[in-house]
Amino acid sequence: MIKIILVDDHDIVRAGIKRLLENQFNIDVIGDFGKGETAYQFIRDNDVDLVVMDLSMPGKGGIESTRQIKKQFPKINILILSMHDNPTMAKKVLDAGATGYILKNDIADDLINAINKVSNSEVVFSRTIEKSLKTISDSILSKLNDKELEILTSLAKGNDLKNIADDINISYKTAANYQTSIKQKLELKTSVDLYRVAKDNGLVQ
Amino acid sequence: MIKIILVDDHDIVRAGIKRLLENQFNIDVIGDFGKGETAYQFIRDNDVDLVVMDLSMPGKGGIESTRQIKKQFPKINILILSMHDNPTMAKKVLDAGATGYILKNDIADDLINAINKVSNSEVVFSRTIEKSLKTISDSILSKLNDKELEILTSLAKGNDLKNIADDINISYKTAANYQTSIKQKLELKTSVDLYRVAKDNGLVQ
DNA sequence: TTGTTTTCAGGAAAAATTCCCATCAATAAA
DNA sequence: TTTATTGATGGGAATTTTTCCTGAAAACAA
Repeated sequence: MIKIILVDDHDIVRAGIKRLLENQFNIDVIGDFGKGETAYQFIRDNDVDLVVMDLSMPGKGGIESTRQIKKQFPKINILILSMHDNPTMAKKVLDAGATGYILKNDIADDLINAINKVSNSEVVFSRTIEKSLKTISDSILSKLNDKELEILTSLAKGNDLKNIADDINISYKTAANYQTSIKQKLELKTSVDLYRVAKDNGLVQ
Repeated sequence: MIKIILVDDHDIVRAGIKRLLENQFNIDVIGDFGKGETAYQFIRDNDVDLVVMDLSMPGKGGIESTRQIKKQFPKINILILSMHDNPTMAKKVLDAGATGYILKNDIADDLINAINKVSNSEVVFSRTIEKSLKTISDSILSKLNDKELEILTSLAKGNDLKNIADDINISYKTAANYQTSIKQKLELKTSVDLYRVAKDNGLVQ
């Protein structure tokens, strides 16, 4: 019997997961919580095999909670349920110690399947995530050289190419060329994508 | 007896709502669907009192679906369930014809309460939304018209002008002109600034 | 030394953006 | 009803930005 707790700030989602799992003979949902902190307290006092956790929660989010739980209770496996198909997040989640990452719009069977696998410490990802994870490999930023990294950071801060070129003493043309090569190396299209990558990889904010 | 259908692309959420409603004697969930189009077909062929609909769905989103349903079946009341506490969206939802807008992390009682009220055509909002709706009038975004708001949101999501223009059926030139006017009205320069503003005002994430 | 890689930048073409203006439709005012 | 007025749309043309290609100079390695 896999003893599970649910951590998700949405009542509806918790109720939904419970319903989906209620006729699984080998799964027992022994608790559900609206935030990481209360879940953590429960874990300290009870025997829990697996935590199904939402990624984005108010207060301490899913990643931070995962890190905390794994640090104190390495044997507990954690399955992250996310709204969004975000490979960068998936990577962070893995680094924080989660064993699986699936999407809320994966169907019920996938959830049950994921729970069974994760409870055996098998790594599980949504198919869509798995696909995009390949392109992310390590930190994608390792593809960039120092100048490119510097320019990406500055762009993400909202500076425009002219000022950046002045700041680091290269010509505008060179700066523009670097911007192009950043986009190419990272396979990005828009400036917003640049910002997202910079943010997801901790270059800004 | 209130005959309800659910429209939400997440299996888990639909299951959750069903569970929360299953012991309400006056509520009957007579169908649930993953997207607006199939829900619409069901509505045409069946007697439906109330639609509980997710705001963000792939394909035709909650707003467009709301507009369509209200146009053909004005008597059906629509309750929007949203992930995010976004007053701008709430406003658009009302304009599209929805009668209520509550958040997925509102507790079960609120959902049931909202369903009962909305089925009597009473307008219902989450308390948090209601609060922020007051402040929206002086949000800088009020300087933008609907199209501009739509385009800003889409830009901030990383879409490029060509796709946006296609999506909302205007020419590329018009979309570009809107982008320019957004920047002017909001006194912004770079795309990153656009993203920042969109994010700060709850249009994305 | 000689070849190779890296950094920087210009030219030219392509694409995106801006600014200005025209059209059409809806609306308000006379 | 007729006439302004306003708002949404998108084209034209100039400008700016971006891309792609190329080459020079510097740094580095063999």
